[in-house]
Amino acid sequence: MSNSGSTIYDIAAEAGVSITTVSRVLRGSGSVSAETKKRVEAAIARHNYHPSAIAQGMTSKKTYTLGMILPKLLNPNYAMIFTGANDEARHQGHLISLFPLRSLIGDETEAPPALSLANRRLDGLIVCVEYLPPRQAERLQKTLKELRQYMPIVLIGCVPSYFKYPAISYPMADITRQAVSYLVGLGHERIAFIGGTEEDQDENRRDVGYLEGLKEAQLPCTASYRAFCRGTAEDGEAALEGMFASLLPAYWPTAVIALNDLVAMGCIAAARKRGLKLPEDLSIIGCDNLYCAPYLSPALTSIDTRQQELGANAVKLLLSGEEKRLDAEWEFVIRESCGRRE
Amino acid sequence: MSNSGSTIYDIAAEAGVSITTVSRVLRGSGSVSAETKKRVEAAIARHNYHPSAIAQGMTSKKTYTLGMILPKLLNPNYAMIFTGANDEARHQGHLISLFPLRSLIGDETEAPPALSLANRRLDGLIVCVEYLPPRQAERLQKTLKELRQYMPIVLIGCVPSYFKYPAISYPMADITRQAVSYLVGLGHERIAFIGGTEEDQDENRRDVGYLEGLKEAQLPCTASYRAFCRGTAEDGEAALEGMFASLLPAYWPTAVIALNDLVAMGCIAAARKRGLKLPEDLSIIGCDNLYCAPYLSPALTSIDTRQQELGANAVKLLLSGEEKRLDAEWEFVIRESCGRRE
DNA sequence: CTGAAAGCGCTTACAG
DNA sequence: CTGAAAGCGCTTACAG
Repeated sequence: MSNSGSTIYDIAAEAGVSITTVSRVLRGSGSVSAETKKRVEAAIARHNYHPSAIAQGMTSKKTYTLGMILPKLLNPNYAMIFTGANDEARHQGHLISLFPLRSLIGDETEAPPALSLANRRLDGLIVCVEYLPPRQAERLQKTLKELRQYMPIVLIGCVPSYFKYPAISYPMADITRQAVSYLVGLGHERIAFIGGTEEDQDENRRDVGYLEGLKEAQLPCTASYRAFCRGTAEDGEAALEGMFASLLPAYWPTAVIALNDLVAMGCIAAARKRGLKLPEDLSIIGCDNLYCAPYLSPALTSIDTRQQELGANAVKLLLSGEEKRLDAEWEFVIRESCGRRE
Repeated sequence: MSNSGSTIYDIAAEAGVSITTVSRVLRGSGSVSAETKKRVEAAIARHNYHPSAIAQGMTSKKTYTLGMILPKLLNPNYAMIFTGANDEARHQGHLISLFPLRSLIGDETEAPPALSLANRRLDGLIVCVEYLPPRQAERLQKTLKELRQYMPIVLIGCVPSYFKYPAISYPMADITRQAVSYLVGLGHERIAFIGGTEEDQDENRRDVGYLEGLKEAQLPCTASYRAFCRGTAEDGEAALEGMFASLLPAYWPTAVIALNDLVAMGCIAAARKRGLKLPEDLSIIGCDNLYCAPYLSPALTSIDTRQQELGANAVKLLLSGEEKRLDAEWEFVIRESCGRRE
């Protein structure tokens, strides 16, 4: 039989009961006599009937769908966040839909209604925040404030403290400060830094931690050891090569702290092209601990940011309704890309 | 004002018109006098009203949501497929929801209704097919047949020819045959193969192409040069180490064709641990051309499977309604991991 | 235990 | 150009 378009009416008719009764056996709520229940179930099976989650949502005001906003999925880290979140969401009975950042800070009127965050009646929203220039941060604040009337929101990533939302945030400044300190302990004095952006207002930035680390070690802070990029391997290669090109070899950095593993990979390539030996001539620290980090040569020392866990925890926090702000877990993973310096 | 729960009734009341009229200006259909239109738009703006895509879908029978089934998103390739598909879908006004493979071949009754494929009233479904053991393939066939009554379906990946659906499929047998032939041209005679599974019934399998390639070159086919794994780097390392352990060094393969780049990375690690020089002692070919392939040492020769493009094309095919079967694009990317053998 | 009715927030003929 | 009414497929008080 397996009629495609069966509705609750078809089942009711077939079983000789009201749709109310069908609804009851569907949700196992209310009481139904064993015998009617059997008849209804038989009809459901015969029709291969599947109640429309849409119609159900229409009444229950729930879509069982969570929204998620990621800067870009192309970066494998974000795929990890999404995977972790998606698994946990499914576990708790929800689906996740991805929305682009511009649906939050861009002009949403251009998007068809079916794609608009506000129209989708989401049950919640997870936003991965990265360093944003002040103007964008402002627009984000505004949209978030509007959206929060409709649905719970959780922020993840590097969340500036002026966002007053439940959040799970990496203490990036502190992490970076510790990275500097690790390199200092290895004897390095010319430590370069390739970060994301300097524009954000918040204090919890990599470059802030970098500067702090330098200060702690009473090392001078040279502008030529600092660079910024968008975070791809190509960017990283260009950034480090830029330093090489602008400095006499005697002043080249002996260590570099990279925004992420992608950038670190680019640094490895740049160093190789300059004939440097790794890690003897240059130490490199990445971030994110991509699955390929142990397979690079030298195997990359990195920071495991447990992004899959972050995604899962974001969903848990969102669905729990709690209003707390948490630090994201992370951990240094020492491999072979950092060497001792005499 | 920005009332959160505004409905079309609120707007109608505010503008002093019927909901029909509001609906008309919302969709820009039917004719509305310039003056009423203005009034309605003002009310919409004042209420910050966003029509519910759910309710709209209720009438239009459309959810503007596509389903996608990927074996596992953790493998970065799948993230690429998803990204490509998601972008194209959005471009065409749709969202994509990810479902696990078990919602197709497993017991769906365990899943809450909101997560069931059949209940979600999707506008279409993309299924990424991998080698499946016969029993699973059978169940997949059955579920697909049922689902197809409700929504268009497109299959992607390595789609066995007995699936009669619109599809975009990699000619894996042929690709692998060409890989063998490339290595033979380089002078290799002991070519190993680490594949996914041998269980599938279809002819379009890597191992079939591998055997064909060997035959073409009149090379013997030794069971000890063939291994199978699930596709992670650890698997690859274990598989190749297994060959080393079971063979006298004089019989070690001089080249290996890996299921994918992850497995290839594992092979590099295994070879290094055995003290082999790459590519002098061992040539390696991966598959997928992961973003890190050029940064491995040796830079990995691989097959670019353009997975992002695949995802986008799958959406295009699905939404076009065409019933055709296409070959997926691919391309050899020669780098440094394959050496000439005398 | 069971059913009639109202309602969820829209769209779409059908009249006027 | 505009509106009343029916309908999309469910759920949930409210009666019985």
